[in-house]
Order: sequence, then C-alpha cells, then structure tokens
Amino acid sequence: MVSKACSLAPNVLSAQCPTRQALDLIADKWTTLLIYLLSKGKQRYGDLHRQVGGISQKMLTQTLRKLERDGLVTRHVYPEVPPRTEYELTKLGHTLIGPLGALCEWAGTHLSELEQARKRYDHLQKKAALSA
Amino acid sequence: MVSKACSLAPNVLSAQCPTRQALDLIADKWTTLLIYLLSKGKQRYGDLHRQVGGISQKMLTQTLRKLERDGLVTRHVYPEVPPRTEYELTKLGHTLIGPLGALCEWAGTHLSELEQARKRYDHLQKKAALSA
DNA sequence: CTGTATCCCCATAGATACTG
DNA sequence: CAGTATCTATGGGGATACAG
Repeated sequence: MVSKACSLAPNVLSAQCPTRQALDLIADKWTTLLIYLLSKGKQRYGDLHRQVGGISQKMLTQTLRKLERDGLVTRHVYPEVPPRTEYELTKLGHTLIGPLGALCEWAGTHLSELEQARKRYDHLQKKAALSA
Repeated sequence: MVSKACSLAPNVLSAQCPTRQALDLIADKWTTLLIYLLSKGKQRYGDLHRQVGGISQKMLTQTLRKLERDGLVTRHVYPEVPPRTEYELTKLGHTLIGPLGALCEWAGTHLSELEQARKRYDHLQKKAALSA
C-alpha cells in the first residue's frame, strides 16, 4: 500500500509519505461528505450547508477553502446581490472519487464483520473485567 | 463513492454511513502506518515502536488495541519473561490493503498537482493581501 | 519487554454574534 | 446569501513515571 517513497525510509514514515498526505487530505469529518455531494454536480454554499446538516458555517467554509486550496474544488462567486457562490469539483477532484469509492465499497462489504469483531471484543473485555 | 446507504438520506450523511465508518477506522495519524508495517508480516510491539519512530507508547498501544477491536489485527501474548507480544494482520485486515493501496496510488500520482495547486493558491492569496 | 497511569497542554471544533 | 470574528472548552496526544 504505502508507496516506495516512504517504505524505504521507516523513520520518516510520517509526514512526507504520499499516503499520509492523501489521508490528511480527506481524513476529517466533513471533507468526504462534501466531495460526495459535489460529485453530483455544482452546488451553492447554502445548499451544501443544508444537505450536510450539523456542520457549522465555520467548518463548512474552512473545509471548502481547504479543498479549493488543494485544487480539488473550484469556487465561483457571482457578483450579485444577494451573493451567490457555486462550488464544483475540479478534474483533479473527480479523480479522487475512484479511490474513495474503493474504500466505500470495502466499508460496505465488511461493515458487518467490523461490528461483529467489536461486539466480540467488547464481550470478552466485559467477561475479563467481571472475573477480575 | 459514498454508498447508497447514506446517499438517500442527506441529513444523516454523518455517522451511520459506511464510508464514514471506514474513514474513521483509518483516519488518524498512526493507523495506516501500522497496517502498512504489519502488511509485511507479524511484528512485535518494540519493533513497531522503533520503526514508526515518533509515536508514543500510549498511542502505539491505543492504536493497536483499536485495530484489534476492529478485527483487523490479532494480538498474541507469549507468557514468557520477558514478555513477548506479536501483532499480525487478520484476513479482514489484509482486505483493507487493496483500497488503501488505491488511495496511495492516487496520492503518488497526483501529489505534484496538489502541491502546485497549493502553491498557486497561496501565491494568489499573498498577492491579494498585498493589494489590500 | 510490554505495557498502564497520570498530568498537562494546546489545537481545534462548536456556538454565537456580526457584516457586506 | 455567504461568509468573518471571537470566545470557549473538550478531549486527543505527548511526556513522564511506574509496574508486572
């Protein structure tokens, strides 16, 4: 999995590794949600806000800005009153959908196994705690 | 990307979505590093500690325990003195290598584009700040 | 060797209020 | 409508010390 770039330098396994960077890119609560919503086409700020539900304006703006900075999303502001802003996945952004899809598919396939494993683990822990 | 399980219920896009769960699984600083190291075969606690370099004992133990709980890793303690503990990817754990590999490959392929995009964004921001 | 226990810090998310 | 600005606190993570 992790590319050769860091597989050869064990103690630098942290920051410069492409995989780390890729994960840092999407490993927060909202990023993938937004990418997913935008994969269906351009959306306005308010629309995204409504659809995500639970996200604060601060986090929405912050996450969208990060995506824009990373070149995954474009931001187009229309100089109107009231203002209108449209966000859209870039070509680069679209290329991320594939890998994320793979991860999603994995999750869908193995979710029940994960839940089973957790249940089993917690059960054993509980028993161990009781016998102590 | 995000599976149908949540694509139909926009406002529940948060917790129950399989993709979210998959990401939560691996979206921390150390998890993927450990999975990567273990993908090469079973390893002892100390070996992992040395190879990751920079991780605290607390986080190493905590992360390994989480992986064990999720059924991605097995933990085998040998009742010896001094103690020996070996960690190994489970069959389920191995199935995760593929999707993570896809993400890694994406990162490797597009890392330069990301860096370019960031540089460009930051440059524009700087210019905007100066002209203000 | 393989952990636990404890303290502490600070980054970050959330809430709230305000603005062009 | 689409954001900023500001405040707060919470809990995740590091450092350290200790234990079986």
